[in-house]
Amino acid sequence: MSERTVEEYLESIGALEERESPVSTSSIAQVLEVSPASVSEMLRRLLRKGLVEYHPYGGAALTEKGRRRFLELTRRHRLWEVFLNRYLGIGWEDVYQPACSLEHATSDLVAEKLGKFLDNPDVCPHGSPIPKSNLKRPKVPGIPLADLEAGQAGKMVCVVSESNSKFLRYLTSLGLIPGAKVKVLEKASFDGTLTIEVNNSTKAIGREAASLIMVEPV
Amino acid sequence: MSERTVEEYLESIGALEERESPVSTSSIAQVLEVSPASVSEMLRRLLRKGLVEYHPYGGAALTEKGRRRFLELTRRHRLWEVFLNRYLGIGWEDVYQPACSLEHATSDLVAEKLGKFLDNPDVCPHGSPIPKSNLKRPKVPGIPLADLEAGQAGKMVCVVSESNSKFLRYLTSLGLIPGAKVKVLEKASFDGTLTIEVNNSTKAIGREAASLIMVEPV
DNA sequence: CATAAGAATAAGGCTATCCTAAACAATATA
DNA sequence: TATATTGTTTAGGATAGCCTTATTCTTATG
Repeated sequence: MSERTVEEYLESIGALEERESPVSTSSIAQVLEVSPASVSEMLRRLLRKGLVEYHPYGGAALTEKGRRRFLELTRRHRLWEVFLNRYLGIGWEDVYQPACSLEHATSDLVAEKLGKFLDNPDVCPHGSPIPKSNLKRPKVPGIPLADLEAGQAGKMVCVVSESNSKFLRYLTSLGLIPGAKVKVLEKASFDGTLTIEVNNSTKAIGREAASLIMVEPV
Repeated sequence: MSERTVEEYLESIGALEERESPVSTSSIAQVLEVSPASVSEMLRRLLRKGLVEYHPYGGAALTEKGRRRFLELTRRHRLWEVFLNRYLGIGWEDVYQPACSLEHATSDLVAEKLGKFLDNPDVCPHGSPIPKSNLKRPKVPGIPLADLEAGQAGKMVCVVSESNSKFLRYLTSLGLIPGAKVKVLEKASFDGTLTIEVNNSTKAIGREAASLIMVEPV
């Protein structure tokens, strides 16, 4: 069983657990772009390896062992994102894919040294928390921008769709990057589209997009 | 066909071509630690892909296309070695393996930015030349230490067995690192064992080992 | 030049991962 | 509650890459 493949399954499951628990076969299939049948098969393998709990028709959940692997992978992924962004000058829109490849090629030693070199940062360029070597799942801070009411303001913390570089480029064009101050001027009653103020200019952003942006209310 | 596997074959063939041309099935099998039969099979696949020339029973040689891929991989490998050594503080004995993994996970963009970040170095921590983006195979400079005569001195340029960390540790203990000045005091007529002077102290080194160390005669 | 030794390939098999199509389970609806 | 819809698993099959064993080719030697 290729280590790489296993890791990709663990990552999907771990990420999906934030929203759905246990995680359904079809969600995993969609994220990994494989057939549901392949996922069923793989879940049985991961079960045998003690990485997930799994009951046919009952979805999957990471075991302690699986979760540990997942967090370590997330840590490596985000450390590489920091490196790519901070030292190689690659934009936050484009660091996800390369980090995805690099994380699977990172030994314990390199992960540790890389962490030290970067001064063990707390967040990746998208603002998402970087798990510590101590294995606790960090919680995604803040609430969705879409949940602010008209008149409320907040500070952007992170974005939770870091793999979508088109989306990130769009956010950049709006000035919506981690740390940015944003105020909701209006919410459309029809579909929730937001009128916001960023950098002293007024912009519009759809409900869908706004629900992927986490802010700290001010 | 996994990209990774293809790349590993190309690398073995490219490296072996320095000493043997065309490259025999069994040499590749030995380097990759797979059976000769598997190599035969793979060579047919690489042939179809236009990456090697290959005639059954006649060995293999990289095509222009194959050579380009090989040089690019070598470049990435050695750039990562420089990074691991210079920025993460990993010793030259230990940079080979991690670089081996990372090189296959490196996109064109990352390779280019990494090169710039490192200031496009000319050599890796083992002293081996780093191919330029312009695709010419760099010549390994110098001659084997084992070829110096008694009384001759030289400056160490590089080592050509960079994957053997035990060997590298041994060289470190002798003070034999790239740039070191070394003088041959005596060569045993029996088996060529050398008595050398490095850093004002006298050491012994076997013929085999000494043939892997390249020096520039002074 | 015949043959033995060594190298390479062919034949046949194994496993991991994926697929499609068909069967089956769970859920929502009438 | 019966049934339609949706989601999941099973069955059967493909391919990549590896293996072992048996055969074939090349080459070196008597």
